[in-house]
Amino acid sequence: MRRDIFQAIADPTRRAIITLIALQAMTPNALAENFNTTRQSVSKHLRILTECRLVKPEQQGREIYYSLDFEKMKEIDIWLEQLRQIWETRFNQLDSVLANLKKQTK
Amino acid sequence: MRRDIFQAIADPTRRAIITLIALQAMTPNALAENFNTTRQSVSKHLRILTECRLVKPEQQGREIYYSLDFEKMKEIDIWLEQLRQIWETRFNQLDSVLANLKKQTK
DNA sequence: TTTTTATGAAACCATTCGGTTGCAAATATA
DNA sequence: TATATTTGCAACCGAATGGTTTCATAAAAA
Repeated sequence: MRRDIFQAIADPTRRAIITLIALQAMTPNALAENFNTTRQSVSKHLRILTECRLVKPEQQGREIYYSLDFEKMKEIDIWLEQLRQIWETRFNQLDSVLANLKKQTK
Repeated sequence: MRRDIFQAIADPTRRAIITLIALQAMTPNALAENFNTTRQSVSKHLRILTECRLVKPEQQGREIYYSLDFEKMKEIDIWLEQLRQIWETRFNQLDSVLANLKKQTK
């Protein structure tokens, strides 16, 4: 069972859940009212989001409020930034690759 | 067939392909040599990446070089930025929500 | 106490996904 | 021309995914 942040945000309903609870913590029932799906379906999405630590449950009586852990979202930023650096320095790196090839074929 | 950028980057092999061709355009065969999978499997991943415009094929003789369209990656940035703004202003927005509730219950 | 409400979990189902195998088309090479 | 190479595509398969239905548990309300 792969359970990483990239797989978590692949589903449009889960992205919508993330957007909603970014504004304020919400219960599964309250969330479900915003989508054309059942509470159980939302509950399953919340489980996936919780398992990869994007979301944090907090029990209050018989209700459970789910809130976003925005720090976790930064893992996506990190991957993008890493890629951006490769992209921006690719000509230099290509130069060194070509230089190595030249040396080897001598 | 959902084919958006979020679904595209959900698969770890596709993320690795993106990282490799960020450095330089590559053929399916050359890419496949870097993974423990077949050329056909890489080919299917490339098709998915091409369909959501993350990757651009360029025919050269009988070879096809795939390159990254980094501009497309910025769609992820846009979503993250939008979310960041919601996150950072959530207390203000919560205030206005609560103000509205107060007005309605008067 | 009895009933209602909020929730998670398990079982099931149709669809999608990632991978492999086999084949056909197009280009390069002998 | 005959052969080898590079590639995409279709068919198939097992596993994962998203959704629904049903049930059990715990807390609040009547």
